[in-house]
Amino acid sequence: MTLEESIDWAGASRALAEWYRENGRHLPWRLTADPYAVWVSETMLQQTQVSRVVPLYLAWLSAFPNCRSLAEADESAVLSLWRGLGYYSRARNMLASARLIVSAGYDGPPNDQAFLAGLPGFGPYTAAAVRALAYDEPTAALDGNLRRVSSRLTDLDKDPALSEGNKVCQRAVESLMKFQSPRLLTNALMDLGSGPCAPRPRCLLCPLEPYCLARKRGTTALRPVRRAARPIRRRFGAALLFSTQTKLAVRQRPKGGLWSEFWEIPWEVGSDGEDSGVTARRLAASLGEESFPEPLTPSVTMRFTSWQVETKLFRAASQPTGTELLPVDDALSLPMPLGILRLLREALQSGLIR
DNA sequence: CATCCGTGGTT
DNA sequence: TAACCAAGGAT
Repeated sequence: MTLEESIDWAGASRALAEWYRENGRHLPWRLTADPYAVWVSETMLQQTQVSRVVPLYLAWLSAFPNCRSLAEADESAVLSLWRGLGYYSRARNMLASARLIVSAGYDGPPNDQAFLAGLPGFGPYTAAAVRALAYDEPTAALDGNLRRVSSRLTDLDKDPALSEGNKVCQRAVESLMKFQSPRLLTNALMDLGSGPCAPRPRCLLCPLEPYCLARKRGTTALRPVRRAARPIRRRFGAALLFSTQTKLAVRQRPKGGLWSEFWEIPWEVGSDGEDSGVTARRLAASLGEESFPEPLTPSVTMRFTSWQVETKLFRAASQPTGTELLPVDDALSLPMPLGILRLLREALQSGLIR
């Protein structure tokens, strides 16, 4: 029996639509089908939780209400509105794509798969999400939620992120879309994936429970299949504080890599197992310091996807090579890694600056 | 295909 | 609390 025959897609689709009308979340980006607003929300939501996006989405739409206003913005203004969301290339790509969209004579991302696929920041997911949510096209926007829901619904025994499993998920969602609005179903599947079909499932609340093959076979906990996570690497790091009465020594990070072209106080991650004091001394020496940096109290843990760094703050006796002195307030308003910013705020509160 | 790219919430 | 999770994209 093929996948298409093994599930009552019409029934499942109807149950999902009815459930969504009663239980769907009321989110600000669902008040409009404006392709630009859909694009903004979908980009912000990449690997980022809804609760974190809501206020920043509203602030962004207020500052850049349409594609043209974004296209005319400065990168610094864009990055400032992105502060706290991480993955800053998303913001830079949005600015670049807005300019391409306006140059092509559109006032927002068009319903044109080939054009969208050529825009920076538009991968398979975002392009499909704009088409399904803004234009109601029967296109499967496969994110983590839809992959998880599809994996369980079809009892998929392969990783849904890899090519073969991805195709099965795509067919499942397209099967549902034969019977209900793609826009409604996409939103409904998202809400299912963050509620009843969250990583820890609550099948008794799920409208697809009567249709779910994993539920039928008792394999829900095994779905979706995923490969083992890599261990988290742990390191120590050191940051150098040098300040005068009202100014702070900062430098700009190189282009490319982590926090491309962001500003920081001199900061370095130690090698495996290295104490932060050793790192601080090496960093200071490499920047022309003759005396040992003085250890201070503030420290932060910066966590990334597959590694984390506990960074401690040290005071340098003279201005490190390669830094410039900026008024403290100006320095703190530059695009800066949030971990460094937290370190500096702690230093301000403890009176270490000024 | 694996890895990098941020940050904070949840369990 | 350490591990995992969250509406991915670029390389």
